[in-house]
Amino acid sequence: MSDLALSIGEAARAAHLPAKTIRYYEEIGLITPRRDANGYRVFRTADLHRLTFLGRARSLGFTIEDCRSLLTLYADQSRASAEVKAIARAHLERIDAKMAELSAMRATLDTLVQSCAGDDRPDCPILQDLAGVQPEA
Amino acid sequence: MSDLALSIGEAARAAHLPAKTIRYYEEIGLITPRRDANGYRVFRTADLHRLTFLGRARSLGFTIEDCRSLLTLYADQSRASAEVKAIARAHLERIDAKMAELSAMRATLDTLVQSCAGDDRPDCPILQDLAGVQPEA
DNA sequence: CATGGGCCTTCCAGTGACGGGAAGGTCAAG
DNA sequence: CTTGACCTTCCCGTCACTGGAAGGCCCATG
Repeated sequence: MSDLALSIGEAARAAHLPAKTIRYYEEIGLITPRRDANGYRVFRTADLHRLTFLGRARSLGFTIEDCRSLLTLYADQSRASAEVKAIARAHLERIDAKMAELSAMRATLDTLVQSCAGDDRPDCPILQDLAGVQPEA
Repeated sequence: MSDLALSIGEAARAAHLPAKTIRYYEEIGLITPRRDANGYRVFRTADLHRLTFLGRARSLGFTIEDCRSLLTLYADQSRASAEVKAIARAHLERIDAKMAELSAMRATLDTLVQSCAGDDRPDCPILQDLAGVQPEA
């Protein structure tokens, strides 16, 4: 049952997060490390778990508010996995929507790039498209 | 050679952009509509062209700074299409990078969602993964 | 002539998720 | 005693807007 007691710098290295980010997470209430007599933050085992949890969730693209909900569920032994799954599925849908949007942009942009000579002449189908000129049939 | 003279509300409807956005574009120097005697903005044909250009470029995901460069090239009759193409290609690469990132997130997340029962029991592989628990071989 | 409604104006603040940097406190080593 | 590496708080900047407050302009109606 030994418990760690790390400074923010040590916690940052352990959790692979910038110290700035950790302070921010505390500010918005995602973690609440203790304080030492000198005012320094003290991170214990449970804090480290939450930090690595946050790092992983954020790297999967969950929003901070998602993370807040997920951490609550994580700490709640009587949670229903359905709640977690619902958050994850909603996030999956956001990702799919974003990918569809990017995919559409990519297609248009790729066509335009292909059609542009890219030399020192001024004629440019890209600018024409942006300006609203209809490409000739 | 007739020239329009639209109010910001009319310009907004014509360019399919919120009036707020148009004011913002003026603030950051992307457009410079004239002013009427009463201080109201007056949008003429060339302003409308720039606004629709901006709307289209933004919808393709170009940043505001890209748009600034593109507008400059658009107005420069002696531009080289290579410059336009370079901006577009760089943007394409940003899109590809973003899509790759999303794709990786999506794959992980999809696996996790698939593996979660999503019922009223607390066991949840999603939370376990976020917490850093290695899935059993 | 007063009033109401629909425009328009500027200015300020907030968004998400931090990052940069200033000004200053703490602590161990040399 | 000083140096340097930490730590603290605080405030501003990012990006591309969006919302809202407070007030001016103009036309139509009563």
